[in-house]
Amino acid sequence: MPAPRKFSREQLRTAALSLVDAHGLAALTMRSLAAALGTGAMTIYNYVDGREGLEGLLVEAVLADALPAVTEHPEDADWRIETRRLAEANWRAVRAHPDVIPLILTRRIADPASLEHGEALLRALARSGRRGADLLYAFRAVTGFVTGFAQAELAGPLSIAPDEDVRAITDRARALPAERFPYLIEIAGAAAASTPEIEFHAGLDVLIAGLESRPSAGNPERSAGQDRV
Amino acid sequence: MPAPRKFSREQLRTAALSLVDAHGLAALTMRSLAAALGTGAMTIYNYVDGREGLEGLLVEAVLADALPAVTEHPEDADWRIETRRLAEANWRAVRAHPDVIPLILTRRIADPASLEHGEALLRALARSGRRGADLLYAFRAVTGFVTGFAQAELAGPLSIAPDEDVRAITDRARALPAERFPYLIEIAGAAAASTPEIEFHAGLDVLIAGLESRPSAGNPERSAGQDRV
DNA sequence: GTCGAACACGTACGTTGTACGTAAGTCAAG
DNA sequence: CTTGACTTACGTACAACGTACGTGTTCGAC
Repeated sequence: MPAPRKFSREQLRTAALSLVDAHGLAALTMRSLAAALGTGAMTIYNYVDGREGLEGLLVEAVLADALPAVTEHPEDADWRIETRRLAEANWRAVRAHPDVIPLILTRRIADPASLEHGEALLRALARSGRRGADLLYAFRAVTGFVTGFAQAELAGPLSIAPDEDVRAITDRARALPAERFPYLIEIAGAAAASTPEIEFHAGLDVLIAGLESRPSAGNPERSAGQDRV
Repeated sequence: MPAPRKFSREQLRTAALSLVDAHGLAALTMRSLAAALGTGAMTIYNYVDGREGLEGLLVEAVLADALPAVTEHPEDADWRIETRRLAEANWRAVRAHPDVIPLILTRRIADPASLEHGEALLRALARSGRRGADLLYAFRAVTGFVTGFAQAELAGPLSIAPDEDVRAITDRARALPAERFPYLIEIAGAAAASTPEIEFHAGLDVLIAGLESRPSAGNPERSAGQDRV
């Protein structure tokens, strides 16, 4: 009995995402999205629950790529490798659409893809011998680091705006009083010579080393006992 | 030759902050803030560079409390203790005004208080024997975890809305298909029985353990060699 | 053909940030 | 005390936003 729909939610999603990727988050309005689809503004409301719902759709679209490609037997891999794989896939997916990051950071997320990703991460962490509260702590530490790192790249003290150059980091550092902020200036130099990929990898190294050194606050590690790298 | 100002930036700051704390971020508009101050909307523009500047003022106000109280000789303390002290002070300050967190997460921060906090954290981390790139990685790991944890409490999968109860966590978990998300359900139970303070502390434990186990990727630790707790 | 439900979408309203203009206030100079 | 230059206060007005509401259209079912 229904009239056929002119669009699908998929179409809305991709149209909205490409609009944001091309011209920033501010360029996404009900009217602009409708114009991009060649229709009237109020039509959007037939597919999405207002502006809130539209932004939720965007977040889902970005996070849908957070799960790494399934390999043959991912469950057999070392939990450190699997943890790193999941964390990096999540980070990469978020980073692919920088203009959506503010939404990802502020909106409550409970879409299937994110739940799937969380469960996969927990499966990996559980194989380090953790259960219950210890598993929770490990989960919080890893996910906290991933989102926090993405946030830092977007708006942290050493971040660079989309229209800026890498040189902006050292330029800003040079503007600081050298006698008050010697270390900030030092790591600004290191940041300019580094890349986000290296820093993310190194940060994960620290985190995983911490997880290795305290397998479960009492329970010995049970999985294949390859020692610290 | 100027006319005397009716207000100070401090007054704006506190008025805006109390408005947001009381009625949420959406309640802060140019008109509502002006009404709270007993003046016209356009007067605000004499103190602040538009809406953007007003939000920056809010962020500064919250982050101004991020530096822990100065003790007599904080520089003598163990770097682990000092790192934890700074991370917790930052987290506490952010958590004190939950409605401002979305702004803190999305706005680029470069105010003096934050720089001071960053430099203090770097001073602490440097005493673990790190320099240059390794110091940067450690800095990124700690700050990333702190902001990421704050974000997770605001909008993460296990977070609770301001009007919700602790029971909401387990309620949501119970709504999940138990055979697909066993671990998520498990840590939801642990989260309901835990507190953010405990989880933050435990996460920092993991991170600091990781920092201990890899002092500097080559350089031995130089400070007072109290071993792992 | 007729009916009813789902959809498309134009119109209109309240709210927002803010450009602009004007009036009022203050100090330095005469 | 008067004048002039300049800063501040703030009312008005406008563009842009999200969206409630109403109307017209299009389809499947009978």
